[in-house]
Amino acid sequence: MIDFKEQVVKLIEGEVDSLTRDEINALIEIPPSYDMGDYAFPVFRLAKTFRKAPNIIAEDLASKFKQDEYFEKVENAGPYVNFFIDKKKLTQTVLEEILEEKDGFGSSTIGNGKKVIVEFSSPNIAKPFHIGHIRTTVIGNSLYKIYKFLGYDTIAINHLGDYGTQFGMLISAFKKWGDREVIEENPIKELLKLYVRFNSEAEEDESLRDEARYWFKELEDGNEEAKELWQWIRDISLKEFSKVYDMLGISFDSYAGESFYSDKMPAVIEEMEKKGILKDSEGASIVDLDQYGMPPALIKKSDGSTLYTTRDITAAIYRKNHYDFYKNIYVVASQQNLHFKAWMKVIELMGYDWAKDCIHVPFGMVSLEDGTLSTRKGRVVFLEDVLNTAIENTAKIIEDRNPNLPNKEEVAKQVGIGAIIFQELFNQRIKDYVFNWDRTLSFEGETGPYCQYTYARSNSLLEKGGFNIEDEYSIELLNSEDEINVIRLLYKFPNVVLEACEKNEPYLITRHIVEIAKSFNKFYSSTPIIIEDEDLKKARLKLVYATKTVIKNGLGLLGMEAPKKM
RNA sequence: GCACCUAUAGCUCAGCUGGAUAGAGCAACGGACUUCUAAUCCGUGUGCCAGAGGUUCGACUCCUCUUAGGUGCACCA
Repeated sequence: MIDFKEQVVKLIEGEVDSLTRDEINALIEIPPSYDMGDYAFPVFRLAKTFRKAPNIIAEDLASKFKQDEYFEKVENAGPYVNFFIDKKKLTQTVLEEILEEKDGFGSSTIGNGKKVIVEFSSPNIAKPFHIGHIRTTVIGNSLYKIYKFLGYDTIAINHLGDYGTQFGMLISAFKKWGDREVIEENPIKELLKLYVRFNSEAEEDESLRDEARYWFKELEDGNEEAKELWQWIRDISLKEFSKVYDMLGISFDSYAGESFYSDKMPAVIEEMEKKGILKDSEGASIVDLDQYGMPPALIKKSDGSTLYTTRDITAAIYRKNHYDFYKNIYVVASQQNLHFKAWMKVIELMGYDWAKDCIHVPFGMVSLEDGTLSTRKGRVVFLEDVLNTAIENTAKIIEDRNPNLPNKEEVAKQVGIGAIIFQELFNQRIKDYVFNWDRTLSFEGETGPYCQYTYARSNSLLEKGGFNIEDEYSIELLNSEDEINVIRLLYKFPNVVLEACEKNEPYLITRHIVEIAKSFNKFYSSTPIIIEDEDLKKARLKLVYATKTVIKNGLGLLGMEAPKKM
């Protein structure tokens, strides 16, 4: 595709010696509205070197670019030189590219040969998968897809919370009150009951905590009974989680969770000792991070057992050795900012320069209207319930508006779940939000269903209009404002994907798809497409095809499906 | 107490790494389906951009301070 911005840089570069190519590139901006041009170059920076008023400089500069093959118009508006892209060239380059690349439009090879690990979701075994887990799960999955789309060799890791003292509690509780059959029937719920009961009884009876610690130690030391129980709990929990993952269409390349690293930690601790960064403090082993303004990283407890810091460090080292990653990404809540900062510092202190390739991608908190989520206090919304409610809600809407739709259940799933995913990826990651059923189930305006609806509409047009991708078309027939506005947005899509990747921010893609859908719907309502005039019809259908292709690609990067009819 | 994050329209949020009149959706009101899917489209308003300084030709954007809210600060994860 033609890089028009690059052409602007070239033109200016030819006339201005005082700025480097990169400086020019950085100065170029996009005017507030299309009727001011597609690109603008503000000349303020040149005022001193040219010793002229900005307006004059802009005027002089603009006059030199009057004739250009890429821009139909270059003119100054005060201190700005505004560039208007040649619409025919734009249309041609965009449509050609999309028609050729199809579902690969926006993809790239920049990541070829580079491995990127995305760790996300990582629920705790034996605990419910609730609305609080949706963020890491959906954001992580989207990042995974984005990196993959850009050519990276991408690995999705579900770092299951399948180890730690809590397992001591579970084993202990199961041995006291557990019943395998009851648990098998409703694993998470029953295991949670045990966990809650154990915790409340432990408030009365301190010795229970010792018992839990004892069982965790047994587990770590390889006690057969403990291991068997642990394995069983892990299996049935994972089976439950898989239900949600299946609904969301998410899969992982690895489920190596905390337990996976348990036997790999001693060597890492030894390595730290050898490198002399480990210190004794109150019977525990720490890495002092005082000079970096951080509390110490606790590596080993005074009873000799390990902590999650130790596990994360061990996991990172393992991953470097095993995968030789280019980037190692952690999609984990912002509450853990300090934890990640600390253990990554430890990696650096161990002399690993790849510490900089470990990236924590934080996100804000989800809370409920009556406070923070709390499984034990019953303040919890199960993710499965949210998804199912969204599906039911969608089914009702379909029944109401399009009762003859074939495949109703399937579409209700795609749209209902899509709505949840879309909403999750609509804003910057860092924002906190309060979960609210009404908002979650609202399907009007800038929502997932809106984009999917637009996609379905365009498919229906292609079908009814007898679209054939081989048909010739005349690009100059696509010249209305509404048509060009759609094309401008399609043109930007690949850059949006790149930016979303650089910033690890899927919402940039979400927003861009909405923009495309909006401008397409405007075009749709203003312009008849299936018409007598065959040439015009063919040209417009090409645009429809291009749009639906880009929407589909975009939704795919968010982890959403796009039904052909809805 | 210290550190980090957030603050933009009634609500939920964008704002292209400092530029031209601060924008969307929702909500409210009014219009558009004998015509390609009305989950759509078109109109109508609203802002001391939390506050005060500073840097700059230019600040919602960068710096400092203040205020409000959130989060985190070693044997849980």
